Amino acid sequence: MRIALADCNNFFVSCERVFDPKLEGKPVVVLSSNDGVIVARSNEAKALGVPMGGAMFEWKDFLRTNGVIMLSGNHALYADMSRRVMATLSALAPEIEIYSVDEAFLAFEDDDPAETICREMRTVVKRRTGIPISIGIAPTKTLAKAVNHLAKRHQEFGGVLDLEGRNPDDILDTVEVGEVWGIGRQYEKLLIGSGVRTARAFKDRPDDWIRRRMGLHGLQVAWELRGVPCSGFHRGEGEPRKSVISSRSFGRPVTTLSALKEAVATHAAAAAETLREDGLRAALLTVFLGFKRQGYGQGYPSGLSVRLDPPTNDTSEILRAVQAIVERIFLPGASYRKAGIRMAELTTQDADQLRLFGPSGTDPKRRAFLAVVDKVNAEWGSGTLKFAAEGVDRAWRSRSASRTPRYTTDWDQLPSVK
DNA sequence: TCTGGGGTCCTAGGACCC
DNA sequence: TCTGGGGTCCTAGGACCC
Repeated sequence: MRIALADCNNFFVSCERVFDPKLEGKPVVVLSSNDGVIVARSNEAKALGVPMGGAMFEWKDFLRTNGVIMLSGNHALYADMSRRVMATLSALAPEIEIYSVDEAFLAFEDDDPAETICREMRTVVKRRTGIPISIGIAPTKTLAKAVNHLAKRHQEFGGVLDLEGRNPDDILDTVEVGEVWGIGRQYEKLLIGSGVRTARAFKDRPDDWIRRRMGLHGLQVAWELRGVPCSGFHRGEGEPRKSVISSRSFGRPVTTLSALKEAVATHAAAAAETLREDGLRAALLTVFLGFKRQGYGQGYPSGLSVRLDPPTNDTSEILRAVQAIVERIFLPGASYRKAGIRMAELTTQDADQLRLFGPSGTDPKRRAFLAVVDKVNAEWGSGTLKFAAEGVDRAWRSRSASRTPRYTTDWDQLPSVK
């Protein structure tokens, strides 16, 4: 089997460009929520030296002086564009594993004309969705990732690079060790400190040397670079999810219990909706609050978990649990900068256990009620129906100063053709 | 003064059991 | 003063990914 990695180029920026061609050829960045950090850059912005993850309070002036266009993240748009890209890839590839919003692994048999198919895919995806992609082909996922980087970086490959027929060592000599999939900042530092600078030097280290410093995971990365598959191919969407998180930092510091409760309730409602969408219930709920970086409250416990028995996805039940937790962990006088909730130990709805005592699962009336809420929100926009606990005024909401319209997911925001 | 949000997996250490 | 060996389960923390 051979693996291809198809990866959208500068995905968020490319999505924006589909609907606003004026952005073409210009330096553009897309920002995180609260317009806090840079999460996507066009090639022109990369060329100016703007880093991924750069903090806006440091970069704003530079971006302005250099005429870089700044956009707040429009994730409804990106999710919809992602669906279109993945649907197109699925139609053309024999097997697909969707890995992230902008990447998919494709599996080919050894005698498939992989490179030809991939070049065709690249053309069709661009034509149907407007999104440019690059593809790397190799015997393992980690190698496909590395080859994909090179396909993206070097024009002459035309966006598709197949490792077959090339000497892997020559390729891996040109890949810095920190660029390897699975080697992050900490391990990069450790490896460079030991004189290991390239992907090739890393994979040529003895197994026990790697194992001792980087555990099982590091060993797997090395083996994959040597061409031995260790990560498996998961058809479709991959593994079922194990947790749902909803969290956000506040637009301004929050100091009151009531605002905190509203914010956490909003996350609870969002997380519960995701659970229902995926047909899941949660048995473990964690609420966490974040203090300002420095200041009163450091070291004070800011999170607390409770079990939900029986497991549930009912917003009202979750809200009750959540409100009690917030009251318990609230520290009067502290300044909070973020809040969130995590639902874990997920089970599928139909795996509901019959219980000896007490109610088993959500009763049919509640279920019907929640289905109506979800349906209305799906049709009329999320937030059309809200629970009272989520609040009305919501001064704590995060900032998103320059979000582009939801061109493809909201009837009122469709692009108009003049 | 200001630094995202949503995920996964592994490891180490403590509590507990026989 | 000496102080086993083999398990399991849980949690916290750290590492990684996009």
